[in-house]
Amino acid sequence: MPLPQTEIPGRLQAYFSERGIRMTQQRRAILQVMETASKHLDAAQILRKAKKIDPSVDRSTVYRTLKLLKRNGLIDELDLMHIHGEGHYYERKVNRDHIHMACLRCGKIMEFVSDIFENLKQQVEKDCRFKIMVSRLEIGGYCTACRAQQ
Amino acid sequence: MPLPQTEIPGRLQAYFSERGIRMTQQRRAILQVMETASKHLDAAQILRKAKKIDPSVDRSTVYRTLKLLKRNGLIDELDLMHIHGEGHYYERKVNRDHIHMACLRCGKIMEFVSDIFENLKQQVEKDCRFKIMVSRLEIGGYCTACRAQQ
DNA sequence: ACGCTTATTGCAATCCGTCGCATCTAGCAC
DNA sequence: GTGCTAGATGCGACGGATTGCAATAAGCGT
Repeated sequence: MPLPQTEIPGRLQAYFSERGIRMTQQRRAILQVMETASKHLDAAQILRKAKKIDPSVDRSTVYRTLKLLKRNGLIDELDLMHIHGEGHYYERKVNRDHIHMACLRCGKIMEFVSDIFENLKQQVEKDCRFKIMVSRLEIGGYCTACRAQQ
Repeated sequence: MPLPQTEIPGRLQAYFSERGIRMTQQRRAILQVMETASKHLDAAQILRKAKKIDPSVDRSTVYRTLKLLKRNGLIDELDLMHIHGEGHYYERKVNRDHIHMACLRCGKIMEFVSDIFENLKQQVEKDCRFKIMVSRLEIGGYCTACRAQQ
């Protein structure tokens, strides 16, 4: 029983079919959630939102799809230093890697883009002769507001 | 029923008693495991090794102790880019932060220390006015040997 | 449009990590 | 050494994430 086909960017369709990955209704629903998410969803939130689009989506399909997307570099997985428990968070991969900073006191998440980070990765690739596919820098500490109140 | 008291470094004894953290038999067993581990144990391995020293050690005590040690900056928690599944790994904290690189093909874990990493952290502290307490840079990619064989 | 093949799914069982609570014990005072 | 008390433990129960397997459906050839 076909559901209304939700709009998925052509680049993803192409990426999938090139390597024989099937575009199922469930994946389409999950992808739509990831594409339209403002930020940092955890698996439970993704499941809930995906079920609204296609109620048949199962928990295990969400986890399997997230793993697939992660393996293919289409999303990033974060744990935000486990400030809010052990869960993991997911966000669409953007062109430039960014650093995540989590305030250990107020829980706020900040992002930061840095040329030095790019330099560091280049150094690793060169000095270790290591081809970087994915990288993640997460920092825990205290934000400006919380430092003042300590 | 007292077990043979295993040797725990004085610095840890001092650190604990200063802040009213009790040195129990179970913690002593777990600490001994961490101190003598060559590297990167996961929770199940720590439990198994600790049980050999003190069979009464329970799973939840291991998790609680790891959390305690992490909170106090005595160990680092890694996920090594989830190459071997979702589990977490633990290692004794050493003075200088190091980068972990995980080969996505052979699974080998490499470490790297870099001044640029230190510079990057300084930049974050300055530009974001953020006090860093803990940081973790993990990289997934392909090591020299595996690059050659692709 | 129809069938075929195999990737993908849903379900149930399982595993891993956490939590509440009653019990125990480390560390201190005497 | 003995007793006291709060911190720590073990146990059982729970929720989140994973996995094996039979059933389903995507995508291709015709």
